[in-house]
Amino acid sequence: MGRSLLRLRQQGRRLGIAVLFVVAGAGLWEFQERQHQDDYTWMGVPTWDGFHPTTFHRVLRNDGFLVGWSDVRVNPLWVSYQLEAVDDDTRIGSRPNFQADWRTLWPITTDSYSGSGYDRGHMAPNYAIAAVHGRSAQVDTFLMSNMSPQRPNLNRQLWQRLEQSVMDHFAPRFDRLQVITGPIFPEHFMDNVFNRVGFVEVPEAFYKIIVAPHADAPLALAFIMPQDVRGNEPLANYLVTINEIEERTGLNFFPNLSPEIEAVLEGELRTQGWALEEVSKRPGRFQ
DNA sequence: TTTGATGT
Repeated sequence: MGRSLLRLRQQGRRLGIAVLFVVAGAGLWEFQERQHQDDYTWMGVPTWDGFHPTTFHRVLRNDGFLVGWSDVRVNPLWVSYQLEAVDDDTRIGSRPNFQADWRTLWPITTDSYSGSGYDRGHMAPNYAIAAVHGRSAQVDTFLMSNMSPQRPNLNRQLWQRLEQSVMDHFAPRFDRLQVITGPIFPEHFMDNVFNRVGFVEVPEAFYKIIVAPHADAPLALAFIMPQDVRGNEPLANYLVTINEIEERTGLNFFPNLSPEIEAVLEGELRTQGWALEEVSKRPGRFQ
């Protein structure tokens, strides 16, 4: 009787130590994952308030960028990456092939979009990521988890012009840029729930937030561009505040910002410092 | 087709 009690106590102690290791290990992993994500993203990765199935997501780590993946929308709700001007882009290789991403769990294959009338629209862009972060990062931008259905006129013209302006015009003006971009869906989930390319829900618009992260006086430009565009519109037509994007996505961008700086950066539409007018009407490459 | 993607 006494011996079995002793053995039980020993087993209990071993179990306790094992649990301690698991908890400590999980905590360490969580801490390092957070650390890694924060290293990638100025002022914290996007968060959401409360429990909403449509904003719930998990973070996929790639070379050069992070993806906030939603298994409900079957879309990247956001991608986040940093850019800087580069001297030499001649080392960039040819366009890699699109490839399925098993981490999404959903079977999104490279031909899921075929015949749908929608392009496989990059969220983290091929050119900028390749130029700044190298070949393996470029390959990652062709994962299907980085795609969202875009109308050709948007993807190949208006959106392309915006991405080209980010890399060729905005990046050289600042040391570093933080970019967050992603889709916007109709307000009521059920209205759009069957509007899909394969399993992938079709957005009604896309946003892009570009921040020049100076410590005390960061600058930001933000855009919302709808699917239905001709493609040759001035970029400036689509300027919005970050608050508007937060309202339409349900996400909270840059959660680590102090309330005072956040109020100005996210609530006010300020274009000083970006010289947007120099590129707003610049034609695209592919028209 | 050198910053976009499709379909032949």
